[in-house]
This record gives sequence, C-alpha cells and structure tokens, in this order.
Amino acid sequence: MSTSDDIPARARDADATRDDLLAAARRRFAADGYERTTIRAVAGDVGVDAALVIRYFGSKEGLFTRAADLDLRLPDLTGVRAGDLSRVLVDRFFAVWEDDGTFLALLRAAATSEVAAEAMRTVFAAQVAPALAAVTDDRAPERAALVGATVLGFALGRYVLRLPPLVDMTRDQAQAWLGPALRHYLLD
Amino acid sequence: MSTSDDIPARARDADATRDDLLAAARRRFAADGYERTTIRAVAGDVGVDAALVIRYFGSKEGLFTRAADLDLRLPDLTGVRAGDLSRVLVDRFFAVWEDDGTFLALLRAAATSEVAAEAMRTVFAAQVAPALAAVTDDRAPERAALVGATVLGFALGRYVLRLPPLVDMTRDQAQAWLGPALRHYLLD
DNA sequence: GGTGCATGTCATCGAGCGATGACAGGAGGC
DNA sequence: GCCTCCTGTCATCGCTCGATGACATGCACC
Repeated sequence: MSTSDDIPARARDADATRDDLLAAARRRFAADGYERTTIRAVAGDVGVDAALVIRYFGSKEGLFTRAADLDLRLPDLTGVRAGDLSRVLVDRFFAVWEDDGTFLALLRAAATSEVAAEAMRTVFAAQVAPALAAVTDDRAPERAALVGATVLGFALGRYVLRLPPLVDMTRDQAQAWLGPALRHYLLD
Repeated sequence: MSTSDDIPARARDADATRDDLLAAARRRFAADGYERTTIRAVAGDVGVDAALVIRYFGSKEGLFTRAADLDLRLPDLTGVRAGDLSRVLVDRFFAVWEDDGTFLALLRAAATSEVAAEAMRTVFAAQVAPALAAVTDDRAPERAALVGATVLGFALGRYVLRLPPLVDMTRDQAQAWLGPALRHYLLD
C-alpha cells in the first residue's frame, strides 16, 4: 500500500523540470500578468517546491526573462509579392498569438513592467524591423512600428480586453479588415 | 515656533480631499498599473493617512473604479464630412491621451485586471460605438472595435512600450499615417 | 463657549509574497 | 556496499500590502 498509491513518481530530471516550469510560467504570466503570477503557483502547477524555481532561475524576474524569451519566426519576406504581404503577416500573427502563450505573457507584463517593455522593444528592433525592411523602400522603423501597433492593438482587443466584435471575428474576416491597413503602413 | 513651521495646513474639506485622492490615484495607476499602485502611496501623495482612502472609497478596487471613470467627450460626428472624420478622431485621441492620465491608467490596468477590462468594454459600448454609428452604414460595432484597436495599439506603442518611431512622431505625422487606416475601417 | 459630528490619524492584524539556507533522498561511480 | 553529488523539500524570515476599529482634532452651530 505504501508504494502502490504514490504520486506518479516524477522523474528526477532537472532539464525536464526546468522546461515544465517555463511552460507553466508562460501560461501563468499570459493569464495573470507579471505581478499576479506567483512563484508558488508556477511551482504548484508543476508539482514542485517553490524554492526550486528560485534555485533554477535565480528570481521571479529571471524566470520571467527566460519564459518571455520569444521568437516570432518571421519568414523572409524578400520576393513576396505586395499583394500577398498582409496575408503572410496575418497568418503569422495568428500562429504566434493563438498557438503559444509567450507573446500574450509579454504583452500583459509589458503594460506594467519596464523590463518587459524593454524586451518588447528588442523584439521590434531585432525581428520585426529587419523583416519588414526587406519589403519597404524607406522609413522602415516607422513602418515596422505602425505595423506592430496595429497587430498589438488587435491582439489587445481580442485576447486581453475581449471586445466582442474582435473575439467573434474569424481569421478570414481579420484578414480582410487588417490587410488594407497593413498594406497602407507598408507601402504608401 | 510650534505654530509657524506647520505643514501648509491642509483644509479639512472632504470633497477637496476626495478630488485630490482621485487625481493622485489616476497618476499612480497610469504610471504603475493596478497592482504596483498602493493605497499608501496614493494617500502619501496627498499627505493623508491611508485609512482615509479606505473610508472614502471602500477598497482599492473602489478607488480604481472611481479614478478610471472616464469620459472621452467624443463630439457628435453627424454631418462631419468623410474627409474630415479621421482628423477629428485623431485630434480627440491626443487630447484624451496626453492631457489626462485617466485613459492611460485604464489601459495599463486593463492588461491584468478583469474589472478594468470590463470598464474598457463599457467605454467602447457606451461611447465609441454610438459615436461612430452616426457615420457608418453598417457593422458599427465591428468598425468601432477596429478603430478602437487602432487607437489603443498606437497608444500602447507610444505611451507604454515607448517604441522610438512612435514616440518621435508629431501629431501631424500621426495624423497622416493613421488617417487612411481609420478611413478604411470606417468607410470601406 | 461648550457640544457634537465630520474629518483625519494611529496602532495593528492577518495574509501572502519572494527569497534563503539547512536538510532529505535517490542515482551513479568506485 | 558505500560515498557523493545532484535533485528536490521544509521551515522560516522579513517585508509589504489591504483593511479594521479605536482614537484624536477641528469646525459649525446653538
């Protein structure tokens, strides 16, 4: 009896535990934001003691930094025809926002945390602006920022504020609405 | 000596104190977000004991609700020519965002607080959608949400994330960029 | 000029947080 | 079979926060 009803016997594998903690942290940061997310809750989700999180990531901020380390995997836009640009970008948008909580965690946290805001600026400078520079003639940083603001505004409305018209919108409808706006920012 | 070096002798005026507390709360909520704003800090800004805040507003959430009670003062758009619409809206945008911290407080808080998100939804339903319904033929809620997402995205990038290209933009430049996008959302 | 209520203060509680350091236990090397 | 790290736990600290209720103070009114 003492051996048969044990907890599923979590393997003593530090790497796996670290990955589980990062996944749980992303979910919590995305759902609750930075301040309301507690180390105890993240550890509890994984079934581990809170002190272990500190040991692995040093501090709550260290955990967040690792959990919000984010890669948009924007494709190379060189050679993509102007008419297809917005379609590619909106597709990418949904992949990033709906299949993984990382970006939502970063957005929620960025509203109140300067480190998160800085991380967001870095994403723009290192990923968005270079990708868009391949398809614009001039003012690439400005265009990238406007495209980013559009995308972030839509994500804010749909996933954070949950404005009903945006929540109910299908991907195709979003495509149809956002497409012309993105084309304007990229090409006009 | 005991009477000459007193503190400026705050008058015992409950209404004035309440107003001061609300103004201080707006500044704190706008700068720090909901969780990082403490009742003690707000009371300290006004030079008053924290217990008084509870007495006047019941709780931290009560204080926030009152501080974030917000009026966009959108003008009546009936009869405004299509070509002037976006100009009117962007002008209003800057008035709301740069002259008063209320909306910024609401945005920052909405990222992590459900009550704040609900307040934001109410602003859309009660103020933005009706105002825009006067100038659109159909799908007014959808158009209002898209206009709102545009405006919120721009504000997020400029005031919260402080993306350099958006921070450096003049009102006229913002006008020129956002205008066609807003026209698209309103009229296409 | 004293009395009573409105205004504001003080001391304190209980809870939850991040973080620390000492300890336990299992797996692998000799 | 024992020793030794690596992995994870436990007890606890120190702090801050929101909130409460008893107390002090000043103004208005009679």
